[in-house]
Formats: sequence, C-alpha cells, structure tokens
Amino acid sequence: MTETASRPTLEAVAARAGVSRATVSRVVNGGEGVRETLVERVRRAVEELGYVPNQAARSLVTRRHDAVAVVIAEPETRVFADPFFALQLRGISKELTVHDSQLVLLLTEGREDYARVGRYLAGGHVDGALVFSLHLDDPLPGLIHGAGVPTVFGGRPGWSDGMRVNGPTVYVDSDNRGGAREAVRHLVGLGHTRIAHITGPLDQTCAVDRLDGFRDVMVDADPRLIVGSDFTPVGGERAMRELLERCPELDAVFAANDLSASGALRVLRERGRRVPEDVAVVGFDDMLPVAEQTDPPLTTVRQDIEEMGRLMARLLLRGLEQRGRDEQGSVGGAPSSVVLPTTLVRRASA
Amino acid sequence: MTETASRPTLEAVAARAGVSRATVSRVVNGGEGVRETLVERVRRAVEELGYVPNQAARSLVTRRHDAVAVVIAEPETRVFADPFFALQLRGISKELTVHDSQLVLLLTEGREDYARVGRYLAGGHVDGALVFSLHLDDPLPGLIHGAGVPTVFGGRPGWSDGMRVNGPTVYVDSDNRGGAREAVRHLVGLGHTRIAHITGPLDQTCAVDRLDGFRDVMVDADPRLIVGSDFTPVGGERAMRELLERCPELDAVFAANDLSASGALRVLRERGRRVPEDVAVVGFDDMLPVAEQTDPPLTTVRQDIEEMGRLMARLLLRGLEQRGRDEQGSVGGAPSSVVLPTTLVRRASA
DNA sequence: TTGAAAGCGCTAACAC
DNA sequence: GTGTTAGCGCTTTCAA
Repeated sequence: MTETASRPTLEAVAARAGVSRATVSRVVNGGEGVRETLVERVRRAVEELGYVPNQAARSLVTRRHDAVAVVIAEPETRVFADPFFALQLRGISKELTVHDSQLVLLLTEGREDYARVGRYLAGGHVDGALVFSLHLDDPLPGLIHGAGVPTVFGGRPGWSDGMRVNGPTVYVDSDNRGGAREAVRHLVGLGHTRIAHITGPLDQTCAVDRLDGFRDVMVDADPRLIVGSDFTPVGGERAMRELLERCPELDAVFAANDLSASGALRVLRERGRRVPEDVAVVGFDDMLPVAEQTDPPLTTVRQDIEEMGRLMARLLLRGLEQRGRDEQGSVGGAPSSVVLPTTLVRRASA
Repeated sequence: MTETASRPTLEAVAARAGVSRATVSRVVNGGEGVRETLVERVRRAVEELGYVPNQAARSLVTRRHDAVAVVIAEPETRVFADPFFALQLRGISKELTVHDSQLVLLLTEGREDYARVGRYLAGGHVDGALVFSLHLDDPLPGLIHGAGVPTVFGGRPGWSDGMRVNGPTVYVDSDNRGGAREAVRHLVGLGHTRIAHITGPLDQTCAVDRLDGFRDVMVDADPRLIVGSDFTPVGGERAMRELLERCPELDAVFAANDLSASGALRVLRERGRRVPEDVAVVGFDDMLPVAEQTDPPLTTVRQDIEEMGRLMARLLLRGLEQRGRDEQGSVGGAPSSVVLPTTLVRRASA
C-alpha cells in the first residue's frame, strides 16, 4: 500500500505562478487565448507542484466524466470461460483510449446486482453505457432507460422496434443469420444431406438468428436434427450425444459457436466417427484459441469481435458528441445500428 | 441512444419533503439520528422524484469514490487469448460488489498508454488500484507510486524489497515454485529421468519461480532440457520442436503453463509420440477450458485464480478501511502479502 | 433532532 | 488576455 499525499489544487498552482485560478484552468485545458509567457509560467508551476486536476470537481461543473460503462450481464459462469467478451472489451478499450475516455466495467452475477448497476448508471458516473449479452427477459434495458444514459447495445436486443421511447435503439451486431446460411450452404456444397444443428441459448437473438439461418437453407429439416444447447463445450457434448442417438446416420453438424463445436468434436472422436470423413463439423465465431486448437482444426464462421467492440464505442462516443453540439433533441446525424459481415474460414473439419 | 434527463438534486428532495438539505443527506446516508417520521417523509420524496445522489459532488467532499482501478499492463495480444485475466477479474468483481465498490478497468496496450494511466490514477478517480502482469522493467510501479494510490499487486513484483518507500509492497501470488516442484516430483515419481522444462517469459516472476522450482528438483538438469518460451500455444509448439531436436530421448515435459503445454502436446502427437507412454506432460494453471480439452487431458498444477482476484480486492479494501480508521501513518494491522498454495491435478497426460 | 452555512476544487460567464 | 465571481450538488461542522 502506498501513501495518499494530499494533492495540490488549482489555487496552489495559481499562487505559485502568480496568476488567477481561471488562467491556470485555461492553460490546463489547452491554453487557448493565454499569452505564451504565462502559459509557460503556469506549465512550470504545474510541473513543480505535480498538479493533477481533481476529476470530481471538474465533473461536477462540466457534467462530463470521460468514462463509459461496459455492462456485462451474464449470470452464468460462461462469461469468463469464453474469450468472446475479452475480445470485445479489448476493442472497446482501444477505441476509448483514443478518445481519452475510461472504461468502467460492471459485471452482474445475478438479479441482485441489477439494482446496483442501475444506481451506478443513474449516479452520473459515466457519459454512456455499452451493454452486452441481453437475454430476452432482461430487466436491464428498463433500468438503463430509467437511468437516462446514452447506450449502445452489443448484439441486437430482443425487443421489438416499439421500444424507441427516446431515440431509436442503437446496436452493433454480426450478420448471424447470413453467416449461418453460409456455413450450412458450405456443408451442402460438400455433398452432405443429413445436416444437424446445435443451437445456442434461444433467449439470445444471436442464437435465434443462427437457427433461422440454418432453417433458411435446410427448409424442411428433420426437427430431430435440431437440438438446443447453451454455447458451452459441455453443452456441445451433450447435444452431440443426443443427436447421435436420435439420428445415427447424420453426416454433418453446424454448431452455433466454436465452444459447442469443440464439445461435439470430442464426442464424435470418442464414438469413433472420423471428422470430416464421416461427419463434417462447422462452428461459429472463429475464436482462435478454440478453433485452431481442436482436432481437427475447426471450419467456422468468423466474426470480427474486436471490431464490434471498437465500433460500439465509436458509435457511443459519436452520439455523445452530437448531443454536445446541438444541445436539444438532436435529430440529424444520430448514429444508427451496424451489422457486420461474417466470413467462412475453412480449416479441416468441413 | 437514450435521453439524459436532468436529475433532481438534494435540494429538490428537501423542498418536496419540507426539510433541509442536511436532513435529506442524513437520510440518504443511512438515516442515523433522524426522527422516524421525517425519515419516512424523505424516503417518499426520494422515491417520487427518483432521486439518485450525484457521485461527483459527493466525492468532491468525502474524497471517497467507491471505485477501484484494475490495471492490466500487457502489451501483447496474449492477455485476451488467456482466460487467466478474465478469472481474476471475476474474483475481483465479486469482492468489490460485496463492498459496493466499482471496478474501473485500465488496459494498457503499449508505452504510450502509461501516461494516461498515471494521470488517471493521480486524478483522484479511485480509492485504490489492483495491478497485474508486471514485467521486470515496467515503468508502472513508478507511476503508481507517483500517483500516491494504495495498491495491491497480482503476482510478486520483480523489484527487491528496497522498494518499500511508503509501506511495504502488498501482493497476492501463488506458490509457483512449490507448485513447480510438485509437478516435477510427480514426473520423477513416475520414473521419468529426462525431464524437460518449457519456461514462461522470464521477465515475469511467476515464470522465474516455476523455473526455480524445476531446478530445485532437477538439480543438475541438462541445460539443453530447458527452453525458453512465452506462455502461448504457438510458443509451446516451437519450444517442443526445439526440445525434440536437441534431446530426442526426453521422456517428460513440464510446461510453465497449460497453454504452452497444449502446444507441446500437439507437436508430440504430430511427431507420433504417445502421451503419456512415450512422453509425459504436466502443465500449470489448471485452466479448465484448456486443460480438460487437450488430448489427452492435461495433468497440471492448479492455482485458484479467481480466489487470487478476490483476495487482492479484499486486501486492498481492508487497507483502505484501516487508513480510514487511523488517519495518520497506520502502523499495526496493515495488510500484508499472501501466497496461495497450489495442488497437482492428475489427468491423463502424466 | 434539525437547520444554516461553509466549503470541497473546478469551470464559465462576465467584467475589466 | 486576464481576473472576479458565482455556482456545480453534496457533506459536515456548528448553533439552535
């Protein structure tokens, strides 16, 4: 532990430099319209005293915080077994850094945490929020709306467009449906006909969209070939066993993400089915540490997760700027949602 | 994006409840020493107006922030290919939540970011800092010290004890050396004699400690059996190839972490060496998604990473409380470093 | 028990 | 250009 020395204030710097507080403030905030010699003098005083502005005081008057909350609402353990969030965080962090904004991470581990998050958001700590992993029945959007904080969502939220209470909902998403279609078409192109799908949790839109994409191609798929799962390796194993039991003759599997695909691969190996000769497998995400590590390496649908994070931050910050420019009811130029393309990455599994 | 309504202030609540600001403040902060009827009246006004305290204003006077910075200084991409940090974060987040404190994440992607972090820490945004992944030549400790922020380190920092400028350095670490010893002894117990070691980056103390543990047991190890690496799967592959070239007759490998062990396993399989029959492999970390997923599943040294995170937060908060109690130069009761035990987890690879 | 009043450190009009 | 002044919203003595 280190000591907390009491820090010098603007006042002290002003005294030392022999100018007024206002002048110091001007210099500290860019130095526009201050004589060069004074700027110099103030800079020196700042340096000598080791002055750093007190943000609480600054925020109190400017009402800006240069901080953005990232809310990750994922009760399950999964969040952290999955590089997904980490990658998004990284993209966000990079973009925020460029704009000199800080990242405040709010993780919720259960319903009890929601009140805390709501309080925090409403407490005027941050300029905006980035929100992930919404489930259909999530109370979070309500809280956020109540807190009145500008928000960009990661992944299309599940509610209908009616929710445009104050301005449209802004989100960044991948083309989950299109990506899924491409994956399944690839399997079809390889000559497979009995293609199964291991879904993600269907209370999240990305899982639903991937299922829809699967159905787009396999228009009259045998319902026994679709089995629900949860994006985890263990869930993937379970689903694969179920599938093998229901339809031993299946010849391909499209898993809703790489993690569940890895579980499926394990079961296939265990059961002596060769991949891709007996059963071809395609995943989704292109999570490198997973997809490249499986045996055989996984053919999968790539989405640029880091870019999604970066984009979310960019949209949010742009929106904040907008709002700053025209203080009331900004109409034109408000940012709108973005859907990023996906690409199929061919490896050995299909 | 959502609208930012201007929030009601203490003043407004006071007016509505027909009391003074001071009374409202008391009620909001617990309500000690206020007549029950008034408490009730104020609570109702708060409710009706949807009042939430402005934290900037509060911090300005209390000098507390109920926020802790987590600094992750890892220039390489590795940070996020590795569940390690995510797990620590999770432990930290849980503990902070209990104490109603917020987590502010500061990621540094390169030297340029350091100044920003220093500024932030010094800016009085947070009550303390939790710092990870220090490399030997890291400028971060200096910055932190300059910022005068109470800090707990994750992993023993590399500097000598002399650095106790203001109070001893507090850290939380695993018993890396002991764990390594146990791993190697296990291999010895299995009858292996030509045991190799794939190290981590030796500018981090955990990697050095694991190497030391290896040497403790293999007192006069053939230097060709020790090869440097970097904690990544690819690094592990490279190291394994190198080892196989230098010493084709090796019969066991202790890798400094699971990720590099997974790379080593892949190379061994590729070269047709059976694991564990021809070459036994032990990792370190017991990162479940890695260790259980490898083929064969990895025998490894488990460290409770989430617990480390939790403990770091706990030590920091305890220190802050201490400091709150006795405002000057707290002597007794200051928290001190903790080293957590490790355990060997036997799976199939050794 | 409650209220009045004095700031916390800073910015932003507004004068000079 | 530079200084003066009035708050931002809250907590916290100090009196009543």
